Amino acid sequence: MNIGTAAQRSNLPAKTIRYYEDIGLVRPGRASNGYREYSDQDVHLLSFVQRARSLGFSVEECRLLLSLYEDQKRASADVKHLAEAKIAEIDSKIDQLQSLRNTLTSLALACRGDGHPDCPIMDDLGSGPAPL
Amino acid sequence: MNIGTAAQRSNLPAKTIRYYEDIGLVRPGRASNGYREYSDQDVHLLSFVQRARSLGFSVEECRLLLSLYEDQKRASADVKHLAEAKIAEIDSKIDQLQSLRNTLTSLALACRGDGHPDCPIMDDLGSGPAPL
DNA sequence: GTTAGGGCTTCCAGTAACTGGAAGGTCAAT
DNA sequence: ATTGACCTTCCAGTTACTGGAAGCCCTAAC
Repeated sequence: MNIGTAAQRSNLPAKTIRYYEDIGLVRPGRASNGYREYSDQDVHLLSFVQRARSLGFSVEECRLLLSLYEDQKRASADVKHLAEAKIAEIDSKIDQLQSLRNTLTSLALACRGDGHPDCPIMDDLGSGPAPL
Repeated sequence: MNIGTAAQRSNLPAKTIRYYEDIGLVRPGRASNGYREYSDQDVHLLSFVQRARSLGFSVEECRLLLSLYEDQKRASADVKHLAEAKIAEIDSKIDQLQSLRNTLTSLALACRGDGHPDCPIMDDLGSGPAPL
């Protein structure tokens, strides 16, 4: 498929997809007319990157995550360690998101715009779980 | 406290904290010698931004989130809508993280480095929940 | 068959959010 | 008084896009 379709399916702008090719993250084939040709597999990879990027993983971390799939010949111990390290990071992020969610929920419920200057929620703001 | 202490407590580099002042995100006071002076409240705000940024919220989104605290005189409906919209985004991010976690867990368990070219986990890669 | 439209290409410049380094002032301790 | 760690500003560089120009490709309508 062409880049436009891949963009729709992966929920990434075409510009970004071209950029990912430039930096060697997801490399499509080329049709005879010079157009980029994306396979379903490529779209899977792009969607995966889209998700990981929107969750705060850097492009280099995405490259690492993709390597788990693309370099399947690695020793399984390596793969396992990489995956487990990333899972731990993800768990931490989930914790942080839940803490952030609680903060916002309390705010929505407790601070009803009465202009009270010492909103008690402020006290919890910085006390989330240990950062990454 | 000075910027170094604020940096340690908020888990942000001093450089980044200065940058946040430049763009008017968190504005410290100044001591007579010209040093920035951070209050506990400032550190709360910085920690909050650190968390939100590491979870994929943009600086402008952080500015919006901070405004929920700093502009307490807003109509409560506004605050509520903003907070609820952000909570929905957070829920979506949590779903995506859990999906990512499942993918990685399956990978660690199922793909033991046997070099099999059609790892079935690939099929699930792009099928996460609807993105933001 | 040619012309209008949208989609594709490359390239170059700009933005967002930092990040590093130079040049120099401040402060607490030796 | 001087060493060293901290702070200041300023300017340049990096990451990860993002917008726009100039031009090729392809389908579909006239």
